[in-house]
Order: sequence, then structure tokens, then C-alpha cells
Amino acid sequence: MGHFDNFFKSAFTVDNVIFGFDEGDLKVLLIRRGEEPYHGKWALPGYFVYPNEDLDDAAIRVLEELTGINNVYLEQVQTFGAVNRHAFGRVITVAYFSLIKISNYTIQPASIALQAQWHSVADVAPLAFDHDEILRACFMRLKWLVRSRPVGFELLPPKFTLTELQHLYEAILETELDKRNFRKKILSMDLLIDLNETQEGVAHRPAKLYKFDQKRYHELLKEGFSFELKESRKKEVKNRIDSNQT
Amino acid sequence: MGHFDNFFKSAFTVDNVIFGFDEGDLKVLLIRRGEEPYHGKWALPGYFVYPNEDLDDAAIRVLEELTGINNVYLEQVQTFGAVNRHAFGRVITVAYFSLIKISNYTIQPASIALQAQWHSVADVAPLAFDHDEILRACFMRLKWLVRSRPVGFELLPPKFTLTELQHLYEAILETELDKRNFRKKILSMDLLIDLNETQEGVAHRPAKLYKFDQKRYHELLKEGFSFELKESRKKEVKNRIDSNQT
DNA sequence: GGGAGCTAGTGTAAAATTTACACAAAGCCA
DNA sequence: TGGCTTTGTGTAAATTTTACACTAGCTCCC
Repeated sequence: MGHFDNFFKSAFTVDNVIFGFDEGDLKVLLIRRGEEPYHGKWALPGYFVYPNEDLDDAAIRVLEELTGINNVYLEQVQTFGAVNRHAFGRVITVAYFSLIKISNYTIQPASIALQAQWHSVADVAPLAFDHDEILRACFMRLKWLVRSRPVGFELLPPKFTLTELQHLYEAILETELDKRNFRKKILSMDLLIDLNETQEGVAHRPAKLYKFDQKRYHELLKEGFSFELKESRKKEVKNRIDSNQT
Repeated sequence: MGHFDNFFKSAFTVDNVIFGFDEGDLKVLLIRRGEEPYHGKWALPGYFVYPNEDLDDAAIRVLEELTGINNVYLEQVQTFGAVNRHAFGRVITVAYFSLIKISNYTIQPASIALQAQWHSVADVAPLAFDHDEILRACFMRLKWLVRSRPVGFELLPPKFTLTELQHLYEAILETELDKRNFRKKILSMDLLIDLNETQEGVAHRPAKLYKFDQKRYHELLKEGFSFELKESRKKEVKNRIDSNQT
């Protein structure tokens, strides 16, 4: 190879945008860095990809080190490679996002981190590196994904109420949905199993619990079913200057 | 950095899926490799990213070397990083696709290629590396993109007929569309300018020519417009075993 | 044990969109 | 002039989406 040697001096990392849902709010798991560069700053969990490790495996590893879990929904989103994005040299990063059921796990900071904590996506302080941009890209992708595939369930506990589901969609899509229309639409897809159980320990009429019917979903897919939620119509723009029209 | 040295022994490339549209057929531009590995095999145009070059710039460069053009629609799709995908060492590749107006350019094989040629997407021989997988991923992405943004026009000459536009959509979406409904839908979006010109040199009633109204599109975007074509309903599955149902 | 407080759960009518479908119009060519 | 080919067009029915308000069921407090 010889004249290619110069190209083999780069590194790549994976960064993982880990989404969770709690208290009606979409969260992202951030770490406070315990290493240079950006020591002490909040950042997305990520690390170098080992020489003999596939990209997806690296993303899984990073996630597991942080949460102790595997077998979660994971998806590659985009690769960021600005020349000077990393102080150590040429480092491009492949961004992934994952969806986890937040209640299931206690987060343990990995070795690279001082601290790991859930933050509201809506309200994230400036992050290390280009991680603000990465987070934004992943959130946009989630927004799209949630409308075209039933992945929202990955963020909810196995048993959930329709109201919880609706709040999840509202948080991700940053919009409000009509209760009756939402329920009609979701139930008409025939993807939920009514568990004939109800909530317990709530100070009001308890809601019915449902679970997602994975098997049915795969059957429907084979038949050409397509999960699709419309982009909610934008709110009326009231402040347009229309008054001088007849 | 010291103990990070081991990570800085990788390289990355960009590969570019260049789509064009001609004779009612969606095409992709392939090269026949003039270098090892895979010497003589068809492949996607791509090359190493230079140490001080941004990813997007590398994709633009590869495209320009091959076609002599710049300023085209370009979009990053996905990154492929299986450990052994390249014979020279650890090389991950960032896949892009671009959309070009095929008639505008004569293709000149770049130095790395013996030959450059348009191939029907529907009918591509096995390619070098993991390029089959890359092509498939890019095609899927195009399929999605074309339904959610008016990018189809990037593949057509500046002046086109509605029938040409429809054929383009049919080729990309791999489906058939109803002429009247298609025209109604597209025209109702108010994104086409009727040029008051007609085709010339055709042996039948000449069609009107339109052009895409870029300015209007950006206006509409600001008002919250969202270009959206429905996923065409799957063809009825006739061969289901329904006969034993009452 | 009754009432206040809270969220769950439900239906319908109007509007908008999507679908299916067939024939006259316009030009070329022989 | 007649035949060939593709363009261009409208409507009615079906489906989907939207907007909207009250009763049901449980807890907790008094």
C-alpha cells in the first residue's frame, strides 16, 4: 500500500444519544467528563471504537458500560467529521441513538465519567465537542422515526396507559394531540393488547393498561401495513399581515 | 495522549451513490476500478478522506473528479464500518448520495477508474466491497426523501413535463401512480411554474413544460408547509388464503 | 358515608383528502 | 384526411381527519 500510509492516522468514536421518558418528559442521558478534553463538562457518552470492533458493537458497548444493559433499540444516525472537532487529532464520530425504558435501570457512571444523569432534552446546557449538534440531529431523527414506526413503546414500561403513550408522542413531536382522535387512531391499528388490568395507587379513576403486540406488528408488516402518523398540522400563524387584503 | 495512540491507525473513505434519471429509469453511476483491491470490478465512486478535509468536502470532491460538476444535491446517508470490509486495514466509509441532472454532464472516469458508466438501479451486478449494501441503503433513503421533500426535481432537467415527473416518482417509489390524481396533488402544492411552453419534436400532442419554483417552496416552508406524498397503498394481496373464512 | 377532586373513557357530524375511473383534444405522420 | 399516440381533464364515492364536551370511576378528605 505504501502511499496510503498517510490515511491510516485517524481515529473514530461512537457517541450515543440515549433517550428515556419520565414524568411526561423526554430525557437524554449525559455524563460529566472525567477526562480531557472538556474535563468536567457535560457530554454524550461515547468512546473510541476499538481496532477490531464493529461500529454497532462499539455503540452497544458504550451503552452497556453506562447502564449495564444491552438488548435495546439502537440506531445509527449520522457521522460528524469536521477536521478540528477533536483536540487529539483527526477523529470522526458516528452518532447513534438508543431508546430505553428509564425505570428499569440504575445508571452507573462509566470509568470515563464523573457522573451520569438524565437531562430534559428541551433544556440541555451547552455540551462538549460538537455534541449539541449531534443531539439535535438525533432528536430530529427520533421525531421522524416515531411517526413512521412504532418505536415509542421502547421508551415505555411494558404495561402502559393510553394517556402515557399520548404524552410520549406529545413530548417527542413537540405538539399537542387530541385525546379522542389519538386513541381512535392508535387503537384502530390493532397493535395494542388490552391487558384487562388497571393502574393501581392513583388518586383518580385508574386507566386500563395495554401492551404493545410485537407479534401482531410483524404479521401486519408482512401484509404491507405501514405505521404512519401524520405530521400534526402546524398551529395557525395568527400574526400574518392579511388585513390589507379585500 | 499516549495510550490513545493505538486508536489513531484507521482511515476513512467516502462513497458516493450518484443517482440520475434517464429514459424513465433510475440510474446510478458506477466505476470500474483500476486499482487494487477489486481491480476491474464495478464499484461506487469513492476515495479516502484527506487528513485536513471535512467529510462533506470529500464527497463533493469525489463527485467533481468524476463528473466535473459541483453544486449538486448531496446528502449523507450512513456509515459502514465492519472490521474486515477493506483489505488495507481498518477503513470505515461514509456513504453519501447525490442527485444530478444526467443530461447535463459527460462523465469522465477519474484516475482511479478504468471506466465510468450509468447503470439501472434495478439491475446492478454485484459490486466491490460492501457496496451492494451501501447502494441499497442509499436507495431506501432516496425513496423516503422523495416523499417528504421536493428533491425529485434535482434529477430532472430544468424544464420538464408532468408525465416525466410522474415517471420519476414511479421509478423511485417502485409503484404506479394514477395520472389524474398525481397531477391534481402536485399542482395543488403550488410549487410548479407553468412555462407556457410545450415540448418540441415529439410525434404526438406535445406536453406543457413546467419548472420547479424554488422561491415559492422556501416561502411555503416558512409558513409551515410540509411536502408530503403518501406511501402508496400496497397492491392488494390476492393470493391470501381467505376462502375458508365464512 | 358523602362529596370534592381528578383523570379515564367515549361518539358524532362536518370537512378534507383520497380514490377510482374514461374520453375528448392536440399534434405528428403517412 | 384519417390513424396513431400521448396529453389533459372532472366527478362522485369512500375514507380519513378534525373539532368538540360530558359522564364514569376511583381516591381522599371531611
